[in-house]
Amino acid sequence: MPDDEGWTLPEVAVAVDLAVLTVHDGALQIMLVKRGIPPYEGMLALPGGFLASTEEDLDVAAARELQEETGLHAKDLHLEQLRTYGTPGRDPRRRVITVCYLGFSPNLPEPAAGGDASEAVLMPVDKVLRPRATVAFDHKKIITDAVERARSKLEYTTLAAAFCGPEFTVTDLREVYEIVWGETLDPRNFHRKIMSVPGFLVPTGERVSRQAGRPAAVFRRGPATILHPAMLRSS
Amino acid sequence: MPDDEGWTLPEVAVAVDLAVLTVHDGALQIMLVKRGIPPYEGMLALPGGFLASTEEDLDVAAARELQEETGLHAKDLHLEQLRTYGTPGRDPRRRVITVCYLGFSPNLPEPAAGGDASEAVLMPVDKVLRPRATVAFDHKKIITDAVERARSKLEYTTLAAAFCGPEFTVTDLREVYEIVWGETLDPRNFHRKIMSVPGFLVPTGERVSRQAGRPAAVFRRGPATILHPAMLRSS
DNA sequence: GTGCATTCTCGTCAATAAGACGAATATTTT
DNA sequence: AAAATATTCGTCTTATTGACGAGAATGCAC
Repeated sequence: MPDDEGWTLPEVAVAVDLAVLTVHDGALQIMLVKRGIPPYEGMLALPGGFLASTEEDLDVAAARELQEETGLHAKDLHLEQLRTYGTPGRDPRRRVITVCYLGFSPNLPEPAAGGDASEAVLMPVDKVLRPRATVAFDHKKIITDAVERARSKLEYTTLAAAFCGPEFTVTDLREVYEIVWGETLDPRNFHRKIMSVPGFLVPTGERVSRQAGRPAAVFRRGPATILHPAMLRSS
Repeated sequence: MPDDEGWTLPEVAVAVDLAVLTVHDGALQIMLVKRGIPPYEGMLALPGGFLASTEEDLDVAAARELQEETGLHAKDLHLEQLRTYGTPGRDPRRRVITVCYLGFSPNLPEPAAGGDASEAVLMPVDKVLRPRATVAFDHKKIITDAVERARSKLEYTTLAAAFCGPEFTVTDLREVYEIVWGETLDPRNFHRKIMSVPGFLVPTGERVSRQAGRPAAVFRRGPATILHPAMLRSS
């Protein structure tokens, strides 16, 4: 009854947080920042913060916090809303609801830190999600949700390519799937499946040989966004 | 930089809205309420409202608003978070961000209105989403998202059963799919697919004959929540 | 009742997609 | 030059879907 007499707007702080995932060193990693102030001072947390003003859009706030805390630019990665977390007590200072964003970043834009973001680190999600590990607030739950969303999105969209640089090989893409899903895929069947999706990969005509073996064809992302039929995990 | 000197918490109002869908009269319908106060007075809008207090959880607020504005009880339907809408200017009074919930309701709990909810109506989504139709705020966009999410959820979950009563036939379930997706499905292939998912349907042992024709077996929802492999739309 | 339309259910066959894996190709490494 | 490695193409088998025939079990018209 927001318009009753005697009712006043509850003071709720609105924040945005970012769960930015990337594939690095053969592992799915997440961008975290070391908190410089209480609460949870010194602990690792998702980058994020409160809206800067009454007029700031949520997407803009997310992009701004990303830039401020990690040095990454929103235009260099895929960002989408994950979900909103608002359980009372999740921040000991006051009631906070946080609109959380999920980011897929290619490995390329350098290892994150540097620039403003002196305290940004990349950490394997396996490590962060271990039972003994701790992160600030309810961010462990958020990271769990983010990882599950990412795994699921690879099944029915072409977003795996968002983990790769602008040019990549079929093997690069397969490694993304293998690392994010934590299972190995048959290179031959994967190749066939990916190449059969119209508009997923656009050949550049070039080839690279990364180590030994036959050089791989180089591709760019095509216009396709969904995988139909989906590529399902075995589990 | 929420902890800088001279920075004050932006005053943002937090609301919850509900997009409750149901299958009724052979159409996918959504629960709307007629607004009794400005802005958009007299127009149709999603049920919802501001948090009642600083301590109210989002899920609780959603359940409360649902009850207050439509008479429905949260325990009688499936509710999940849809997404959060917060574009500045979406409410002319002040900055509002609204955490939106998606609901799947069986037809049974009576045709909605009655009780407190004198102004609750059920309306076909086709009608609401027509180009000429108008609803309050950005609710048309929210309804579009809700319908798309619902259509998509039927593909890879067993949530279609949430549109049915506690007991239903395979045909009841098929009609839910047909109405939500807006396409006809082969009864024989649908029957085979549904029955091949372990734990989707649990037979009650009973049979009903709704009109003419062979009586259909009656089922209850089983423990399964996901469809694997998924049942994909043709589009 | 008897015949007929109706609808649920089971079954068949072909088309499509996925899993398993052989093998040719084109490199780097030794 | 030979061996090792990785990419790509192709084959065979198996699982799943799409199209549809047909029997089973009912209500309804007469």
